[in-house]
Amino acid sequence: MVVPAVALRRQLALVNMRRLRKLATSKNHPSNATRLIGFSSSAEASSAAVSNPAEATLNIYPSDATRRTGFSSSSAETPSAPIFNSAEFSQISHLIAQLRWSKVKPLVNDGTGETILEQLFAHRVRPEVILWYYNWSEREFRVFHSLDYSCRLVISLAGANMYSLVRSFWDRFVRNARTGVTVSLIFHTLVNLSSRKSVNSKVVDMLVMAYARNCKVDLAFEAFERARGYGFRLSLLSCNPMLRGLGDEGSFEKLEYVYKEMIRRRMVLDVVSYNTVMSGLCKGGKLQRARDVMDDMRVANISPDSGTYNILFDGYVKRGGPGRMYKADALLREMVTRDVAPNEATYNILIDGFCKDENMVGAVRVFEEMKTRGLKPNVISYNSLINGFCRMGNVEEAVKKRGDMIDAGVQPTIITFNTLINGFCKQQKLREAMELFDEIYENGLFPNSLTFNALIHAHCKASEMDRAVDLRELMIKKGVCPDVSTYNCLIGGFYGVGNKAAAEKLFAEMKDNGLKPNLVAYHVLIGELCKAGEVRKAVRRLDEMVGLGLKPTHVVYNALIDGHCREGNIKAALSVRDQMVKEGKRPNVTTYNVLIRGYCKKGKLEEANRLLNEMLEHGLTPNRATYEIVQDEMIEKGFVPDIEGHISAASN
DNA sequence: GTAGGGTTAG
Repeated sequence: MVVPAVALRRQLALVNMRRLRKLATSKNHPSNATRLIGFSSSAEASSAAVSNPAEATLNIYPSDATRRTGFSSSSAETPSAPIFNSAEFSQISHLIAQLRWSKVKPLVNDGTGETILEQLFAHRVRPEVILWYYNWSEREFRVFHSLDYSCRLVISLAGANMYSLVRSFWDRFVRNARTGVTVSLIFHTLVNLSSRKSVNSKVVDMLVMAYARNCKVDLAFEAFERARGYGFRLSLLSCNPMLRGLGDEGSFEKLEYVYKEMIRRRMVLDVVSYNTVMSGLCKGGKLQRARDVMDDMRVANISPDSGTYNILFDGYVKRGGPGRMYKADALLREMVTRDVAPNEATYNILIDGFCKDENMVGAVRVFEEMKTRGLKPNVISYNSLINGFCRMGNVEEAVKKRGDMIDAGVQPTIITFNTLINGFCKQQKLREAMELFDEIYENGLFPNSLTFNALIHAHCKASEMDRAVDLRELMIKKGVCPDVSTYNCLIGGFYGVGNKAAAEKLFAEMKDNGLKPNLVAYHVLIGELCKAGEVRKAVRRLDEMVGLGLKPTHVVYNALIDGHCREGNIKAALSVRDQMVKEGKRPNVTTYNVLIRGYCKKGKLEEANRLLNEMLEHGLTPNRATYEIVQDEMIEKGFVPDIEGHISAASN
C-alpha cells in the first residue's frame, strides 16, 4: 500500500500549510510561530540562513528544556514542528532510508530540515537513517544543526553500538568551526541527554580522538582535562592520537603532563603510548626524559620494541650533540643484548647519522653489519650512503654505490639522482651533473623541482645566468612548477652578477605567481641589499617580512646590523640589535663581530674593546672572524685589547 | 586509522 510520492507530497504540503497557518495565529507561542513562518515563506530569511548558518540554527531552536526533551510527536509542548501523522511519517522516513533526496527535499519547509529531524527522533527511527538525513540536510541547506540534535544523534548511534559511525560523525563535526560550541557545552549537553556513563565515556572518547586527529589538539587537551570532572573515562584510542598531536605541535610540557596524568588516572598504556611520548620528547630535545620513559615502560612490564629504539636513535642522531654516534652505538649494543632485533629503519637511521657526522668509515661499517645480520639494504640505505659520500666531496664513490645498488637489485629513485646531481653541482662539475640529468629519463624517472633547483643553483653560482634561465624554461616545459627555492636561487644569482634589476623583477614575479616569499627569500634579498649599501630598502623588507608573519633570524638581523655599520651608522645598528633582543634572539658571535668592526672603522677602539669583553661575558667564543678583526683593526693600530688569553689564540 | 629512515636554496 505505497502512496504515490506526488500524492503524498501534495497531501503533506496541505497539512503543513494548515498547521503553519494555525501556528501563525496562535497566541501561545508567537515567537516560534513567526520564526517558522518566516523561514518557510520568506526568501530573505532563508538566504540569511545560508549566509550565516550557525546563527540561523540558533534562532530557530533556542535551547529550551521542553524542546530538548520533547520527544513525543503528540506532545502539545512542541508546537513549532509541523506534525505528520504516523502514516505520513513512515513514508517520509522510508524515502530517507532509501536516500531519495530529490523526493525528500520538497517536504522540507523550514529552511533547515530540523523539523523533520525532530520527528525522526520522536519516531525512534533507526539512528543510521537519522544520520543520513542529518548529514544530507546540513549539506543541502548549508546549516549546522543545533548541538542538541548533534548530541542526541551521537548518543543514539552509540547506544546502538555503531561506534564507527560515531567516529565519522565527530570527525565531520570537529572539522567545521561551529561558533559558540565549546567543549564544556558539548559535555553539558551530553550529560543532560543521557545518564549512561559508559556510553557517554565512549562518545567523549571519540570526540577527543576526532579533535586530536584533526589538528585541534588544544581542544582535545581541554576535553581531556574536563573529562575527569564529568567522570568520563577516556581510552588510548583518544589519548594516543592526542599525545602525538601534542608532540607534533611542540607542546612538550603538556605532553609530559598528559603522560603523567594518564598514569595517575590508572590508564593502561601500550607500546604506542610510550613510543609516542618518547618521540615527542625527542623532538623537543629532551633525550634524557625519553630514556626515562623507556625505563617507565619496563617498570610497567611493556617491552620496548624496535620502534622504541628507532625513536631514540633518531633523537640521538638529530639532537644528540657531540658524541651522539657513540651513544647511538652503545644503544645498538644494548638493544641487541636485550634481544630486540634491529630492522632496516634502525640501520638506516644510523647510516644517515654517521654520514651527517662525516664519518664514512662508521657509515660503511654499519652498512656492512646490516648485511651480516641478514637485512637487505633498501633504497633509503643506499641513498643515505650516497649522500654521505657526496657531502664529503667523493662523488666518484657515490656513483660507485649507485652501481652496487643496481647490482643488488635496488632501483635508484629520483632522490638518488638528485643526491648525485647535487654532489656534482657542489664540485662545480656542471657537465657531469647535466649528464646525470639526461640519465633520469633513461631510467624511466622524472625530474622534480629539487632536480631543477639544484642545477639552477649551480649555474647561478657559476654566474651562468643564461643557462640558469634556460633551465627554468625547461623546467616549465617539463611540467615542473618553479617554486620559491627556484626564485631564491635565481634572485641570488642575478644579484651576484650585479644585475639588480633582473633580481628585483624576479622577486615581484614570484609574488605575482602566487608564491609567498619565505625566510630564505628574505635572507637573500636583505643580505644583498645590505651588501649593496641600500640599508634603508633592506629595513623596509624586514618590516615586510615581519608583516607576513615570518620571524627574522640571526642571519637577517646580522646582515642589517652590518649594513648600518658599513654606512658608519652605529646608532642604527645598535637599535637593530635591541629590536633583535626584543624578539627573543640573543646576539651571537657574528652580531658582535659586525658591531666590533663597525666601532673600529669609526676609530672607537675603546668601545670595540668593551663589546669584545661583553661578548666573552655572555659566554660566546670568538671565532676566526673575531680574531681577524682584532688583528687587523686593533693590534695594527697599536691598541691592546684586554682579552689576553684570546689574543694569543688569535696569533695562532 | 600506531611510533621510526633518504635529496635544495641563506
